[in-house]
Amino acid sequence: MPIAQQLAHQHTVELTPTAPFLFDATFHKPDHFPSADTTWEQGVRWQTMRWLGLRLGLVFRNQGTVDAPCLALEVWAQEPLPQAGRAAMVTEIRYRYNFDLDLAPFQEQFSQHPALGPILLRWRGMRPMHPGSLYEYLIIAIVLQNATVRRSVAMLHALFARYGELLHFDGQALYCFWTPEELAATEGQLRELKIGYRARSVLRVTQAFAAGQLDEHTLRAASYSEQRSTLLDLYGIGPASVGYILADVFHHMDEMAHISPWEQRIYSKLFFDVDPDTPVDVAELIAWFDANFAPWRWLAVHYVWEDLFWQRKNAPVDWLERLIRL
DNA sequence: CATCAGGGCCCTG
DNA sequence: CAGGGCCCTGAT
Repeated sequence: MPIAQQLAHQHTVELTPTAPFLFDATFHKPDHFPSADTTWEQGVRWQTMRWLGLRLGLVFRNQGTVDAPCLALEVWAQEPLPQAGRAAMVTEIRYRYNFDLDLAPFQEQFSQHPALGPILLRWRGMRPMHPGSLYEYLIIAIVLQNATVRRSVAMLHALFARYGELLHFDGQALYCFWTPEELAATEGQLRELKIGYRARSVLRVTQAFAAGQLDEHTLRAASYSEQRSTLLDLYGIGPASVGYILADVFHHMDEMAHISPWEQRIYSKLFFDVDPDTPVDVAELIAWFDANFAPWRWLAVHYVWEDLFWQRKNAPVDWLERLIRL
């Protein structure tokens, strides 16, 4: 069992994302399943982070506005961070949270768009991001596969409880991820966590990282097609998972190579207002996104999608409820 | 109770 | 390149 760690506050850094920056819609995605390494309330996000072998607790506090963004980042840890590591950590966080995304051309292209314009105005400054490492995203992608949300939550929690570590900081108790090197498990041991056939995927992906078969920072600098093929080479990682990763981790805002059946139904209703039970062909959907949203297909759909799920957070959206399996 | 499909992917033919 | 199988679970 993991040992709970009490972290002490180390220091606070000021962060300034590019404007416009919308704190809450960037730091909280109502469509994401709740995972025990993070929590959010308006203006604040708590997040654990595995970095340079350290287990960190991060607290982001909004101290700015959309047009003059400013965040205070509290770093909690057991040991003081070396001074040199601090700057590198800020660089890493800027990357992961997509703080340097230039939204101006996107805003300009779609501000007058009949459907997208008003949504863009409502969520101006929102951006996709992923707070964790590529490895950590892959684990999440694996537990998402072929499961209801409820079950994905249970699987990730079981993994955290067995291989992660519970960190206490700023009044929160959140799990921190394990590293590939730390997960010395057999397929059978993983199966005990009731993750089923995904045990093999978790194991093989973990081994690939531990063996140095791929490296996140190297991959960031690689071409889109190289990133895609490297990810697809991982056992248990297919087109659906890769699509999310290319957008959320590698920030490809025009990603739209794959649409899975459940998304196809929701897109059909959202963009064509047709019965989700007789959805628009995937090829037709992609062609339409091409014609209307390129070269920002992912980002445009992200805005519409998040807008929908924020609505749902406030009040159930009748047609949507049966299309998402909780 | 039994059956089935799921917020995919692998493997086979 | 189409289709069956896979861990489990909740829905029917």
